[in-house]
Amino acid sequence: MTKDTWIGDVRTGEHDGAEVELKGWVHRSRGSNKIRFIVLRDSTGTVQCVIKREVVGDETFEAMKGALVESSVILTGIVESTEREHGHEVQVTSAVVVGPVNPERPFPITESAMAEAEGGETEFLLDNRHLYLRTGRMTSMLKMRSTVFGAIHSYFRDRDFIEYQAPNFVAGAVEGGSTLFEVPYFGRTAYLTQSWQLYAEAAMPALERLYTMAPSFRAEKSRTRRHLTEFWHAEMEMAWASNDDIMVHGEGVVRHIARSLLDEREAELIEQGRDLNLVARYADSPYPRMRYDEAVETLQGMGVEIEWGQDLDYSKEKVLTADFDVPTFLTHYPRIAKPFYHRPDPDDTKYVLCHDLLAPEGYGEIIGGGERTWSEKEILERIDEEGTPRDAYEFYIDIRRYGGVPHGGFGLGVDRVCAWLTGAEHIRETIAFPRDSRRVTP
RNA sequence: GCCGACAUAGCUUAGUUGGUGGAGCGGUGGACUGUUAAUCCACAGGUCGCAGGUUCGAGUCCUGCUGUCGGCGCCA
Repeated sequence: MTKDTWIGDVRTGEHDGAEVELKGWVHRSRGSNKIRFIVLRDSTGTVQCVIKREVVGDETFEAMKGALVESSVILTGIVESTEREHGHEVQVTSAVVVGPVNPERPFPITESAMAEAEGGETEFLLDNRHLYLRTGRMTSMLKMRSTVFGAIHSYFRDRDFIEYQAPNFVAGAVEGGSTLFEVPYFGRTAYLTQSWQLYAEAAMPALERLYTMAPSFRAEKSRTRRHLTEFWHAEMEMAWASNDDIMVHGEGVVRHIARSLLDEREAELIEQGRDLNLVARYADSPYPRMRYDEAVETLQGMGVEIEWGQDLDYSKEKVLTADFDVPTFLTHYPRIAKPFYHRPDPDDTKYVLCHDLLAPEGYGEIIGGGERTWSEKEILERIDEEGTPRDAYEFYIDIRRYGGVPHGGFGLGVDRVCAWLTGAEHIRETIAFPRDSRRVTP
């Protein structure tokens, strides 16, 4: 039961004049008593198939008439090049319904359900996500997502990074601690990981250049177009590297993703209404860097109320990035605004050697990273300064006790990058089954 | 944790100062030999989210609850 003819190839004219067997799903169906038009869909596209009663006979004709939207069918026929709007049609000679659709429960995702949902994110469509996946909008989004994942793997593998996996059950926090999901663990409490970073640092002296793509979990009740509770995190860690060295790869991987989308998914980008010139600009332009102090001054100059030492929340990021036309790195945040693992700048220890990459068009932070506090003396200082108990981080401190070296890394929000580059209205559009604080189904 | 909206048929929705809920899509039956969201005729389909209250009378007004959506903080 294999399949060897794809609708995408029919559409390019590859099978013109030949007999083909097409396996797929009824996308639309219309017609009269003598002729029926079935727009057939498979994973590669749609094509109109013409079924005539006088050709296929009464029994097949009636069966096809009863094949409702999303019935699975096998159609055999001759591919014909035509002047009509589809370019290529299939003149059907025989047809069979494989999986019928019960008229008492017709396919619920109708034109009207799609029409009003610009971003495709109505409650109804979210409840019926398992069926919504097969619509054109989700299909092309999932293909672009696949390209993004592939691009991240190829970027790092082409540069001799080793893919390395960390556990998803963990004992402690990376960031803060308030956003951990608790999981019962044989009478104890475990947590779902928020980041691969601490485990990556443990492997850094072994592998030196490593990366991963894995889910991270954050129990934030965030209700925004940028947040999921389960999101895909692309992270890298690199030995013998400074903040600047890390940023080079952050810029590199993001530009490589944008370029890959243009090369592999131009049709899908256009289908989603994305301006290709914008994506090309993100692929081709260097990303500027701005120190935190400069960002604060800029904001103060714009009349925004902000004091030195405050972290930049989204309302401020949004004002700041409104005029940016390419992603921009913000570097050198005040030490008091960042967690202990960020290394203080030896030139001025009020700051830490870190960076955030802010995407334009209001998509917010897509990368957070920097140089790690790497000597035993400094890490103990910073842990104490935060008032964090040392014993929770013994293994992390150990890494510094045995041949610590300068190193760093970053984490990239893959779903956020998908949303931004495809121009999605909401991060939920970029993942098959989105998880947020109010939704774990379907 | 905080702020703001919304809930009517499978879907998208109309519903006026409170007076027995309409339409389009989808479904079913019929007509039609080239349709493009096909068209035309007919039919079926509703505990107006739930629970109270006001009223002669509530989809409509009030209270509570539930669910959903949008946003803030936090972050990728």
